[in-house]
Amino acid sequence: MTVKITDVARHAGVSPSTVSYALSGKRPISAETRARVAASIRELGYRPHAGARALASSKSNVLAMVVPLRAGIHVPVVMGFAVSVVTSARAHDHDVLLVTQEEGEEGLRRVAESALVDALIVMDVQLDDPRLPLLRTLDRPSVLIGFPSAADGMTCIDLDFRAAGEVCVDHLAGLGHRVVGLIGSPPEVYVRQTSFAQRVLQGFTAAATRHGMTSTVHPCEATPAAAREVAERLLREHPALTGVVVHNEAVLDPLLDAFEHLGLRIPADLSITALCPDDLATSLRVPLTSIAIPSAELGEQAVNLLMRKLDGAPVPEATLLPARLTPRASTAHRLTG
Amino acid sequence: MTVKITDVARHAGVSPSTVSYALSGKRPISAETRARVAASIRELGYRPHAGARALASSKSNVLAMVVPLRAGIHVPVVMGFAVSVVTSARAHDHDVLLVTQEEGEEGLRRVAESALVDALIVMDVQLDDPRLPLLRTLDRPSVLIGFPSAADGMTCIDLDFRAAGEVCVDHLAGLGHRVVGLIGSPPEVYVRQTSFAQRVLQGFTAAATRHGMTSTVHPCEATPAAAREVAERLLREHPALTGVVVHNEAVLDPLLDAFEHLGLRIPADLSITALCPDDLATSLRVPLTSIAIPSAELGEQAVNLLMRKLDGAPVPEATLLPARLTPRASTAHRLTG
DNA sequence: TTCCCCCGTCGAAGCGCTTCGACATGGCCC
DNA sequence: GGGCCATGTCGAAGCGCTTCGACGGGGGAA
Repeated sequence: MTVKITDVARHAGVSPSTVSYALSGKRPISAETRARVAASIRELGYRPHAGARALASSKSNVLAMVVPLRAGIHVPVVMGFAVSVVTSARAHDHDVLLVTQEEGEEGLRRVAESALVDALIVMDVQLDDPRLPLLRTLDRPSVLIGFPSAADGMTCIDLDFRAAGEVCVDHLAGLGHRVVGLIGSPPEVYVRQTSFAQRVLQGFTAAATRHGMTSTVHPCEATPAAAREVAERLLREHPALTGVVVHNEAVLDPLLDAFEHLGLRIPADLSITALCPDDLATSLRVPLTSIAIPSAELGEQAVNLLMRKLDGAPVPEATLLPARLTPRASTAHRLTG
Repeated sequence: MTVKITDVARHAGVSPSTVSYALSGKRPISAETRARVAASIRELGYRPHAGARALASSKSNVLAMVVPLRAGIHVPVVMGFAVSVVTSARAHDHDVLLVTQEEGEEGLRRVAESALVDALIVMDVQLDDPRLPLLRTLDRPSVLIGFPSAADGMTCIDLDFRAAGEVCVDHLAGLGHRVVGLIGSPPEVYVRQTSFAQRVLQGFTAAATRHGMTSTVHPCEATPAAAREVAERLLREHPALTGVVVHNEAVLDPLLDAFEHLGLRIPADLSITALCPDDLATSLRVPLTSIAIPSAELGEQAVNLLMRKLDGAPVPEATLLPARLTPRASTAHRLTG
């Protein structure tokens, strides 16, 4: 059959425990022995049996990642995050098990209690998420992507969406704009109380109020048709509008299109800032001033937090990645007069 | 600590092996005993330890799924497929481990040889895929999404992309069109020899030849700018063009936009058929005549094939899902004269 | 009635690894 | 020079489950 640790031990002329220690480094092993063991491993093509390891050590070296598949979330962002989680986990010698949101709390319970995974990463957290109480009772560490309303005792990380909303408005205010609109996520995202959407909204509104600006908010379905409609309505209802913040990756191009059709030049007549991945912002007809959604960094940091928790180290309860605005060609000073 | 099988056995007044058999059904257990065991399990909240199970049975009940993260693949399709794989796997009491393409052959070898997974699903297969020889040597079953050039001994499944290309052209031919164009995937996809792109192209060309049509082919980057440029060039170089097949989900809306700008009405002046997910086809300004990319069905069938292989049952080497064209508003008879 | 076989259950032997205590060796300190 | 500690290695005991062989009892066939 396949080669096991006793085969390696025999081949290297040491005991199985020595091989194990040489592999894990949990006890000092002489350089010489270590080299001999390494050679035997290579020669025999030895690969520790994951199940045996998990059983003996009560560590599976597997992380669970719960991915959302619901309406209104931007798929590439999720995918980017997922890939970054897997890559980071691998850097820590861990693998990643994919769990769908659909499986709900039972899915989390299953993979955690069967010791299939050592820890969990949960995305798309809602303000009042039903999985929270469960996660508290599981004795496995977890990290949430997003902030629920009662996050005490949980470890949460996310882009600082509130700041993102503010920074966009600040930027527009600095350019002299006085009437601004927020084109947001699809309505169901707000209804669901997914926290990131709410927080952008709060930041947007707060900053607009602070600057004494006139502001308006429009959720928008993730279809080109909806985008055109929202653009039209926005301008009809607010003819003085000169600045727009878009928090909806899926409709950026259709929106630019629609504004163009409506006779507006960007940025001459209308300034636009967006919350979206950088590669999207730079691939449109007008390079957009934007705040990047750092899914890669988010995934990496989430994994780092989890590893620290697995090591028993203390971690901050809340981690907010700073909202960094990159000025591009879609924003300009308001034409006065 | 956590409750284990001996606890359940004691509580139910049976031996551990009886509990195991009651759970697995591998030996007959009286209905009465089974009920008693079930009650004890529920009462104690017992959950078998995955590692122990894997060690004892040499089955982990985990599938590996290799997802591509490369340029030119349409992310929502991959995501839909992934979700469907996880869901189907769960229906067969299996979990799914996410492996990135980036890890390459070593990743496959690792999860397979460490017995972390029982079987593998590999997406984005190239014509001459370096992972093939490896997969042949691994003693774990696998299913490929896509067809390599030498697929003997492998189990492959995919949409019948060649037929898809043909069906689109047949449809246009039936409507009287004589000059047709294919707007394809980004150039790197062809360079990489990803098989699906090639096969669409073959089908397209073969059908056009068969119908005696004039045809032209243009790869297209997945950006709105590229879409506009391709649309322009297409019409400039082939003024008589009246039918277009688009195999590039990312640029559908920009293309419609570009054709409109160029003064073409769809379908009056130009008929368009697409290969894309149904929800995309129906959410654009003009509902597109399209061939759906059935990622959900693909995922489900891939898992079914894998399960059959794990059971030692024979499976077909090649499975082609039929290309079904749904006529919508983007195609019409060519205006003659 | 006797033999056999099948049904339902048990006990014990692993699966391949980690980890703990023990032990041998060789400085180093006093 | 004897005691100690640090270093390097070994042996054995599990980790929690599955599975194989065995066994008792009851029913059908002869």
